[in-house]
Amino acid sequence: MPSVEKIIEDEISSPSVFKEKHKLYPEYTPSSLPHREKQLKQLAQLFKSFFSSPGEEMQRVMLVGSFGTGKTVTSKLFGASASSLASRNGIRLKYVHVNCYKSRTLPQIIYNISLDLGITLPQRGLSAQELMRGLIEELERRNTYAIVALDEFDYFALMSSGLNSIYVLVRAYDEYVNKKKRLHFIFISRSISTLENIDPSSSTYFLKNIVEFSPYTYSELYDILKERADEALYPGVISDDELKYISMIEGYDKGGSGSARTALEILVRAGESADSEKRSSITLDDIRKAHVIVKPELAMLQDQVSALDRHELVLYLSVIKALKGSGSGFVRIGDVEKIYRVLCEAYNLQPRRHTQVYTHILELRSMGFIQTKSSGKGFRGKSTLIGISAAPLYVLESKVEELLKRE
DNA sequence: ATTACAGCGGTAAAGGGCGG
DNA sequence: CCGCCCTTTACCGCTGTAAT
Repeated sequence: MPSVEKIIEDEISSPSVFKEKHKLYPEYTPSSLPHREKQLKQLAQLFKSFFSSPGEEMQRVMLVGSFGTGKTVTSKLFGASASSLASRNGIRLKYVHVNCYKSRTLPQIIYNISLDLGITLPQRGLSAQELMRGLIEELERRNTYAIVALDEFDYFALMSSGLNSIYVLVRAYDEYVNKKKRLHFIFISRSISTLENIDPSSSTYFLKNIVEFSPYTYSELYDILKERADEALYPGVISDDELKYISMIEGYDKGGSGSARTALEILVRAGESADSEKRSSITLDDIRKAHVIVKPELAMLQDQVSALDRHELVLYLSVIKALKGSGSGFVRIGDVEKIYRVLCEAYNLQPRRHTQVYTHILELRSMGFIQTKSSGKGFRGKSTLIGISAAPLYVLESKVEELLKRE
């Protein structure tokens, strides 16, 4: 029986197929972006007037495309290049990326923008308009411009008062008519239809400058995977045929989701599978195994789940457990709350009371984690029934528990 | 110090729909 | 049609910050 230390040591020092694993993670921003030249060009064109006459007008651009089509990464890369280009021209331009899942209210968003810009605004006590005024004046004082990307924008727009709030952002300069327009916006959204549904009249306001991101095809995915695999894996770990196989699985023209995110995750899991069996290369079986685990819907949830705080995670876990226990497709909100109380104890949390539980449930719903419907016959009184359609419960459960353990 | 005001979370009353 | 029971919401108190 080897010592614990020995076991851990062996595991850590065992060889890996990964040279730089992090380069396969969704949050990694690669230096080049295959098959997104058109979108970058469009973005550049829309911001052209900024470079010729900064501050003259406020730019508003909307990036639209389904999950894993490179919206976020394109935006970040554009922002980075734009600001370095600007600084070469003697303009101070900063790029700020805000995730609307994490910053759910307007004041939070403004606060986070200013935080990223190195501006300290109070978190409390000030209204959104006042925060906005503070931000604008500070930009003015520093002679700085900013491109603000609002990621997962459809979620923000869906929230009650979301659309009204947007005007606070976008019309902020109405009261500074002769000041330079220092704030510019990139809205990132999964689809335009959600925005159109909310408020058709004001949607035209956002839908003027649209850059579309189409799902990746088989050959496009191959190019992306090839490039990333070269950076992240040791040479010879994976063959072209195997990369093509993954591309085939996910390629939009081959009936896949067209998501680079999912394709990359399959690559990561396949690599992990090879590692765990101490093989120095990835086999087709590794990929098949990985494919079973990595479902597009799950990969989509992955980054959203990480935006949840502990209480929301525990509550989500409660929903999962309640559903597992009931065996039926739906459970009542009250049952979920009971389980939530128990789970809080297990995770050493002071349980939130009913109001908070309720609002968190609403939030989980608007983020798409759960679905709700009103109870019909067979229930006494009115009750909200909660269901999860995203993925198999046991997979979700292990994923959420893993996240909770990470503290 | 005092006022004013926003977020957060809780309490309790109001609302809503079905069984009896 | 009543009463029940869970959901939903109105409102309150507490805390933290800026302006006065």
